[in-house]
Amino acid sequence: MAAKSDIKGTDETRAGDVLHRMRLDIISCALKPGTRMRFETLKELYAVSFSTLREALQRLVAEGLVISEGQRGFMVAPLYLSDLQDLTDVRVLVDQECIARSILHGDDDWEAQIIAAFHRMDRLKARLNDLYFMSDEWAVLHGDFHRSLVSACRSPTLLDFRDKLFQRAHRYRRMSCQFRTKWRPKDVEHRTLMETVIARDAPAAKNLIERHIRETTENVIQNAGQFLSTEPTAFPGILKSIAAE
Amino acid sequence: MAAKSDIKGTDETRAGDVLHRMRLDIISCALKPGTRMRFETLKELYAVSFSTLREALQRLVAEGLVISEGQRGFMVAPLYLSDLQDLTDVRVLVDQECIARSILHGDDDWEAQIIAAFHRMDRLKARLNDLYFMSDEWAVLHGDFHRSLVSACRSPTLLDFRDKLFQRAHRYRRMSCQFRTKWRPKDVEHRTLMETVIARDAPAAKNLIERHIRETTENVIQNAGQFLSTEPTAFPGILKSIAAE
DNA sequence: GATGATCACATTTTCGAAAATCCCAAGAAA
DNA sequence: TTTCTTGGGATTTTCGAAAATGTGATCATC
Repeated sequence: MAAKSDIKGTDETRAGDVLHRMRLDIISCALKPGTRMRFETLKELYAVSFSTLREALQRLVAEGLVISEGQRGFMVAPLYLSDLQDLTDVRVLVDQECIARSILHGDDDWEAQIIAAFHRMDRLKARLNDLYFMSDEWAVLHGDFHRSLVSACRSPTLLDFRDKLFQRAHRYRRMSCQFRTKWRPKDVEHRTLMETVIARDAPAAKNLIERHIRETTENVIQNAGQFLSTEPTAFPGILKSIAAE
Repeated sequence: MAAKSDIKGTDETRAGDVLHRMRLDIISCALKPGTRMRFETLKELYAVSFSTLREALQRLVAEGLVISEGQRGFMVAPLYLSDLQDLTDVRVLVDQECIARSILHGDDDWEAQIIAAFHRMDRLKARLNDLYFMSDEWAVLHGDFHRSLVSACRSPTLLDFRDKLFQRAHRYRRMSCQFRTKWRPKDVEHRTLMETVIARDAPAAKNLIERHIRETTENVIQNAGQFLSTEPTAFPGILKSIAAE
C-alpha cells in the first residue's frame, strides 16, 4: 500500500487531471528538459489557476520530473548524463528483482497478460513500420509490455518505484530519437524476454533485462550523449542556457 | 540528481516549511495513522492557508505518507501489516545495495562520518538510559547513523528512495514502542555493523543489515502487530473506524 | 573601469472568499 | 421493511487578487 502515486491519473480532481497531463508532457519531452516553467504560460496551457498548478508541480517535484528552487519557481528537470547512468544502474537492480519475484509468484493470468501486451506492441510496430519508436502510441504499448513482465511481483512499493524510474528513463529515450533515427531494433529482445519469463527461467531473465536496459542506455548516449550535460551545473546558469534555445 | 526531495527541508518557502513540519509529525505518529486530515484543523495547527496546505499534502501523497481519494480529502496513511512486510523486503534489497556500493566507493571522510555518527548515537543512548528509543533526539541520531553507512553509494536516486523507505518504516517502529516498551537492544548490532562496514567486508555487511532490518520488523510485529490491519480495507470504512478512537 | 546601492518591474507565493462536491438524515414510494 | 429521492449543512477544491520576493537596469562612488 502507501506508495501509490496514481500514475495513470485515477484522481478525478482538476489538480489530478493537470498533474496527469503535465506528467505526460514532460516525459514525452513536449515540455523541454531544463526549461523554466512560468506560471502565466502554464496557466494558459492547462487552463487552471495558480494554486492548482502548484499542487501538480509539487507532486512532479517529488517524482523527480520537476525541480524547484526557493522562491525562484520551477523548471522541467534537466537531463544529465550522470543522472542517466545512475538511473540505468538502479533500474537494473529494481527490474531484476521485480522480474524474479514475478516469475516466482505469477499465475496463468499474468502470463496471458504478458502475451497480450506483447502482441499489441508487436502488431502496432508492424503497422507503423520504420518510425514506430517515435509514436506516442508505441510508447504506451511498450511501457505496458514491460510493466506486464513485472506486474506479479507482489510489492506495491517496488512497483511504484519501478514505474517512476521507467518514466524518468523514458525522457532520455524520447529525447534521443529526436536527434537521430538510428535506433537499435529491440523486437527480438522483447520476444526472447517474454519467452524466458514465461519459461520461468529467473537467472536468464535477469540477464536479459539487464542487457536490455544497459544497451538501450548506450544507444541513447550514442544518439544524444553530446546534448546531455556532463555535470549538474549550478542552477541559475542552466536555467538560462537551456531555456534560451 | 533529479529525485531530490529535500527531506531535510532545504526549501525556504512557507509551503516547504509546512511540508517539513507535517512530515515530522506524521513519521513521529503525532498525527496518528489513519486519521482524516480536516483542513480547518490543519489550518489552525500549521497556521497557513488552504492552498499552502494542499501543496504540502500533495508532496506527502507522493511520498506515501498521506493518502488522498477523489474529492474526499486526505488522511494520514494507515499502517498495515502487509505494508510493513513489503517495506521490509524492499528495504533489505535497497540497503544491501547501498551499503555494498558505499563500501566500494567510500573514502576516509566517509569512515570518519560513520564513526562520528555512531559516537553521537552511543553517547545519547548512555545519557538517556532506559527509554532512549522513545526520544525524538535518538530517532534523529539513529537515522543519521544508518544514513552515514550508505552515504557514499554514489547514487542519488537510490539514496533518495532509501530515505523515503526509512521514513515510512520509522512510523511502524514509532507506533510499536507506544504499546510496549519491550525493545530489542540494538547497540551491539550497530557497533558490529559499523566495524564490518569500515573493514570493507561487503558480504558480511549485507548479511548484518538484512538481519538488522528483519529482526527489527519482527520486534515491531510482536509489540504492535495486533494493532495493524491485516488487509487494506476499503477506504471509507477505515476512515471512520480508525479516526474514531 | 569596477563595485555596490537603489528602485521599478516581473514573477512567484500566499491568502481567504466563492464554487463545487460530498455526506447524511428525513421523507416518499415500492 | 427496504430502496430511492431530496435537501441542507459540512468539507473540500478552485480561483484570482494581494503580498512577498527575485531580477536587472541605472546611477553614484571608489
